[in-house]
Amino acid sequence: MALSDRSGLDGNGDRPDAGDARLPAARRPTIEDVARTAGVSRSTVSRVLNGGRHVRPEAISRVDRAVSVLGYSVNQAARNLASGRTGSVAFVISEQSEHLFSDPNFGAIIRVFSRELRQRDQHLLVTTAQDYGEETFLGDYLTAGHVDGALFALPREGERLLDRLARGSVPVVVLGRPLGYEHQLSWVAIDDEAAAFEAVSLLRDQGRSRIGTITGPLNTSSGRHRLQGYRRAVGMNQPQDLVTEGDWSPASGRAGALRLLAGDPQMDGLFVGSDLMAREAMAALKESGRRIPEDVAVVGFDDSAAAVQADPPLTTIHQPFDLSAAEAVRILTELIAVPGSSPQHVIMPTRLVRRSSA
Amino acid sequence: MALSDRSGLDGNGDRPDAGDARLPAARRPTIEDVARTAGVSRSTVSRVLNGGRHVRPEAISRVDRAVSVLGYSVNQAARNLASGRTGSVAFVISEQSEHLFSDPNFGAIIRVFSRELRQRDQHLLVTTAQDYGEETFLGDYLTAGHVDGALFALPREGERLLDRLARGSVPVVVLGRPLGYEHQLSWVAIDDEAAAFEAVSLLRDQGRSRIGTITGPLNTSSGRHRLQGYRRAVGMNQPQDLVTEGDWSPASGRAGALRLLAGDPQMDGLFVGSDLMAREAMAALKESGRRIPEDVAVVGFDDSAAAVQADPPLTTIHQPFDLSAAEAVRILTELIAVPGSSPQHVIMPTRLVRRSSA
DNA sequence: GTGAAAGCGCTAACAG
DNA sequence: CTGTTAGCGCTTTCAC
Repeated sequence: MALSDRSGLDGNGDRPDAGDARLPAARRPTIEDVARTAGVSRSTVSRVLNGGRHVRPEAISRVDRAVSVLGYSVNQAARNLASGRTGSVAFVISEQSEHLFSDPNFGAIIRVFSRELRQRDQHLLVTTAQDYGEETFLGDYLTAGHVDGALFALPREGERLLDRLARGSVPVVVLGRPLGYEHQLSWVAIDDEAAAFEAVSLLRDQGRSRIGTITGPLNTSSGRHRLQGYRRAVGMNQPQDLVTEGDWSPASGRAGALRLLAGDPQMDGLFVGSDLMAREAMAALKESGRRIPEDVAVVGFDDSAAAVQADPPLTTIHQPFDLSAAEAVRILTELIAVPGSSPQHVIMPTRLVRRSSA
Repeated sequence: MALSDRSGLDGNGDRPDAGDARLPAARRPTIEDVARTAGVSRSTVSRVLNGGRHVRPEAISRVDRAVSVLGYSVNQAARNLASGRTGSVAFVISEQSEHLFSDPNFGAIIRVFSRELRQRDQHLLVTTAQDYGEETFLGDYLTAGHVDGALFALPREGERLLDRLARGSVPVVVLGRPLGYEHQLSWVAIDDEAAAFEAVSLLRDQGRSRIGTITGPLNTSSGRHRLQGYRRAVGMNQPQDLVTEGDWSPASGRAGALRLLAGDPQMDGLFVGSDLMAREAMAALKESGRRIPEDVAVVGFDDSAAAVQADPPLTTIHQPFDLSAAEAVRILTELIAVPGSSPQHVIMPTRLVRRSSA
């Protein structure tokens, strides 16, 4: 129904050509209208609309003028139909990546995706699957040619949809390292292992000798690789194993700190897999009578807003989520443009940000 | 790689039908293919695809079979072009509503929008505007017929985009009360004033006589109306004004509590505009030596995850964000279907959830 | 109930 | 550099 009532009043919607005096009331101008008022052909208008290559400057400006006079705006559907592209990219949120909704970085990611895509005249379609059935449906949808490509963020191991996409034919770029699909898919990530190593080394350099860690979920590359970096940095000479797994949630940070403290009351250093967990871990530490950084020095990860607000302000690893997201879009655009291209992998730089907690 | 290599190896992926020997390699099956293999006309297939009205049952099943055999899936662009609808709805995030990205309810909202829309065969297009220029651009975009309708969440007063949409012709539904546009736009909200009244009444009924409040931003309807409910409940006989404005952020909850305490060390009750602020406010209260609820009873708002995790667990007002979002989509669908329809306003129910903080 | 036919508005060869 | 000419795949009258 929507647009159909345009032709309601005077019984007409289209009036193919010129000559005609009174034009139908409210009809969205078409490329034809622009062509007519600019005095050129449809093709020329189309060329201008698509970059203006191979068009005389004067023609370009005439078209531009006509466009603004008429308030013309391209009809996506028509363009898509004719060009064979859909003009949109899916942001895939699978059943298993539902945790994204509570991830503090989600906002930043979606914001950057949206912005970058618009600059390339692409739309961001958010697709969610809330159970297995929907996930199958979503898989069909994505591979059925409804979108030009897909963006996947912060996957966990064994992501079913990823498996499907890896085999499929839709260009996909993953933000974060897709465990198990590193070779088949494109991704942009950071060197978690090295960053964690740097963080823990700071603690060691300060003379801390009983350094614990609260990891992220070990079914994510971030969780796993940061733990590896920690292990490499503490080496073999720790009195005991001071590792406990968290799930990114603040609550798990608190619980983890308590567990670690119970295991070794002498713990004097702590590396936490995310700022959010670190903040609660610090709260637990303080409640247990530890001064920070005097008794226990703490380093977080992400350099999120929580790091600055924390008490004391948190020393952490800065991670360029916005740049990474932009890079992911850049790669996806390339994959879409050049069908044959092979997967691209990009490692973004991180850096240690010193504040007062260590 | 993408779509092109389907024709790579043996040159085929789908095999539209019998009869014809070698068909063009990899081509998405069209409605025409379905018609041929089902032995009916395109029109009939189209009818089946769109609900199957006025089609003989047998024809329906033949078409269905052909569809699944061929793995047919409708080409949105073609459908949109022919039908005049776009098949997508925008989730508008204006420059001024960027706060959404850090709103803990954002995830829930987007998730429900996406799910409900899909059930109606509509897509969720996320549109963001990060500065004034982009906002103008977005306004043009939305009113240019690129989407069938728009969803707006948790607006603040003076939202420029809302102003534009209110005048425009695109169906719009707002989640939350759009201050200043209550009459022109459709919205679904809760009765903030009544809910706040109920919360504060609980405090009064417990004998608290010096009840303070940390409000949400007063340029939002939630902030403002909850304050009104608070005022009505405390009445005229409070010793002094115990009101301070927060901005939904945890930090502002802490700061607010401290300000209130400084103004009246005897404060024995506190109503906070959101759970997140309430949690930090409680932390500040405890650090200032108050026991909760003995010395100060606290009530929050939202019934978010933070309420349960808080220490002590927070008594709060439950707000059905998911149902509201679903309702918003329902209304939007209606507005899209019936162009002329006038704005709809829905108030969703809330309820007080008692835990230990009051 | 069903088919034929006419577009929807645009892009993309292909001539010139 | 520019115009002509075919469609892209689907919905939708309009007859039958």
